[in-house]
Amino acid sequence: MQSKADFTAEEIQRIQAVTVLKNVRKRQFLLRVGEVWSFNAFVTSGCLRTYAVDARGAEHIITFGIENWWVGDQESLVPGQPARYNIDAVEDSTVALIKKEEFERLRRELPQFHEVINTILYRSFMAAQNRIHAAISYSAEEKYRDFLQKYPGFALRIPQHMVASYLGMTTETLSRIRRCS
Amino acid sequence: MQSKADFTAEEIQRIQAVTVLKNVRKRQFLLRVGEVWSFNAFVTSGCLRTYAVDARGAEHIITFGIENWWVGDQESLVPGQPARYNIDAVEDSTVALIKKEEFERLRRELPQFHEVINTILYRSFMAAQNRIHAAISYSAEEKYRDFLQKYPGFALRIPQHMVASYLGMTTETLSRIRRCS
DNA sequence: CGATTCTTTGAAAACAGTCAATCTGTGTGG
DNA sequence: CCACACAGATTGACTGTTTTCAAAGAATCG
Repeated sequence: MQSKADFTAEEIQRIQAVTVLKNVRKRQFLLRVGEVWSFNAFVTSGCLRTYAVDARGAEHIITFGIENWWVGDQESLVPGQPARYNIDAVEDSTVALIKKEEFERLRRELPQFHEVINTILYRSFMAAQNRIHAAISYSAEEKYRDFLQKYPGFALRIPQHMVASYLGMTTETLSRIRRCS
Repeated sequence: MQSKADFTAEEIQRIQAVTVLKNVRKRQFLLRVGEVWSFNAFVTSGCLRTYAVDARGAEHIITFGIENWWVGDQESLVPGQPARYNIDAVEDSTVALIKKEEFERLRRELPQFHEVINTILYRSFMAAQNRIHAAISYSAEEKYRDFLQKYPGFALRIPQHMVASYLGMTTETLSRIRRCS
């Protein structure tokens, strides 16, 4: 965060005071469907995924969260609302947790903090919009190429079946696409 | 906007001072691919669509903007960046335009305004995330049912081929889905 | 090593897209 | 007021893509 805006030492102090660092091991859950959750979570290292499991057991990855992005089912931050997605770690990871109320207070009282959050939200929205474009416009092969090009190197970091699940196709289809290229 | 937060008469005055209302007739463009654009646009009545046209001429609708939502290719607000999407009116519409610089100033100087904008951005992001979920998880038929259920009545308001284009399928496929139900 | 987890492959079936034709309703201009 | 053009919706036959199911091969980890 410090790279995004220059906070005073005092401000950093305040932010750190309400932040809890949590290690999440590969395959460990941060949040499960149905649980109630009241934290904002920022990934400081590693990679997590937010995903839904459908009636037939297939996983659908809504987002990956890597360093300097947040993760979380925002809708579950509505008080008392149960989570609609699972979140677990793709790699051993560390997340910074800030309780919803503390987070709101920081947002109100530190304009810089508000700005940084806004920027992240804005970036997230644009990324989501790009992804929608790809999802409704491209064939499986085009989606994969687009993914490689948009996030170079990331495909090497995660298992292939997660790429498939993120792109909305089966592992088998992705495997066949890769063969012919 | 007045319904979202109580502005003072003076604040409303300030907002109105920098707002230009523009009527856009059905099928008329607000923005074309490649143009440079520097406004934030809020729909006050009617309905607009933001869409891409692919190499083969097919349209892909990224978003609809109806009353009280904004429209626009946010990425084109980066200074000098040409728009990647077209925006035109689905019905005769009215949009409220605020120049990017004025908009930023309002955001800085009127906390209430900042809040309202944030809420809209937040809602937009969640809507985008829901749509991603549907796009990567559902079959064509499930997508259509989900759409009907999420936006009841909206399908009656716009031509069917636009629903198809929004959901990422062909008109013919949507037509066949509707027949069997 | 043995046990997972992950990837690849093949053949059949389901699904969605393409192309071309027809049908419908709407609005416009002669 | 009719005729016509036009945008939109539907249908059928066909093609192509993607999924499904089942099995076998790699790779990774304790």
